[in-house]
Amino acid sequence: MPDNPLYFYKSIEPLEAKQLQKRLREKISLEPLDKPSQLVAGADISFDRGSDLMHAAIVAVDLRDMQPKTLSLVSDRTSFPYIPGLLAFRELPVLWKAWNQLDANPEVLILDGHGLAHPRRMGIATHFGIEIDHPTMGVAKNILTGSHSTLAPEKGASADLMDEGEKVGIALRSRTNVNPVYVSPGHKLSFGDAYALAVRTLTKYKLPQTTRLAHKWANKLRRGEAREGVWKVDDRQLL
DNA sequence: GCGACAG
DNA sequence: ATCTTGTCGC
Repeated sequence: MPDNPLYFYKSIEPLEAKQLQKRLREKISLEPLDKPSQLVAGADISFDRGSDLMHAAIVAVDLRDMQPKTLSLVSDRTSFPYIPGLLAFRELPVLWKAWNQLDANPEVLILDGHGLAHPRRMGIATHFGIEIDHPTMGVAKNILTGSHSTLAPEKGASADLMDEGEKVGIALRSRTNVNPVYVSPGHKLSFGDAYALAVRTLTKYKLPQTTRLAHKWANKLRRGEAREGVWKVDDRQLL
């Protein structure tokens, strides 16, 4: 796919990648969302163990009923290794394809990983948001950088995730007695927007509905139980 | 120098 | 991320 503007990420060197992050950092916007969201999308990627094949899924969910409406599935190869802090260079090319073929316009895209909660404030959610010039946020299962105070064990408990004296995200107990998730703004939305959307997309599980469904479809694609392409969904059977 | 380190 | 079944605990 030579028309993919992010294709060069696959062959960039780690040192240049780091410098690009420092330059892109200037473009970050934390302006609050202007339109209240109704349609929100979740993105996730599944990998084949011993290969460079990855499978991406972006699922648009209607906040009114929390049900999936449409999804985009794409498989592609990567040649950039996983390096903490440089995750975007490995996953953005395939995500770009999936995003551009999605036949819906979700107000916000929630990515699996960090946004601002990154050593250079350029986690995959922020990076992708700048590339597509669209509101994004990150929800990660583990901390990459920073720390926070102890959280109460009940669902809803939260604390600021701090790094070098600045707030970079929010640790959120998304379910009682379960390790927290880490929420951070990606681009074009505020900390408040990110937090509110993370809470709104929670159901009875640890991860937001958007992320759960994207994860499920990315795995189906990898196992050959679903095909690449864009699909209208009506799948309350896989909730 | 040593350990930490999204997916 | 992925390899993998049952099992302990709220």
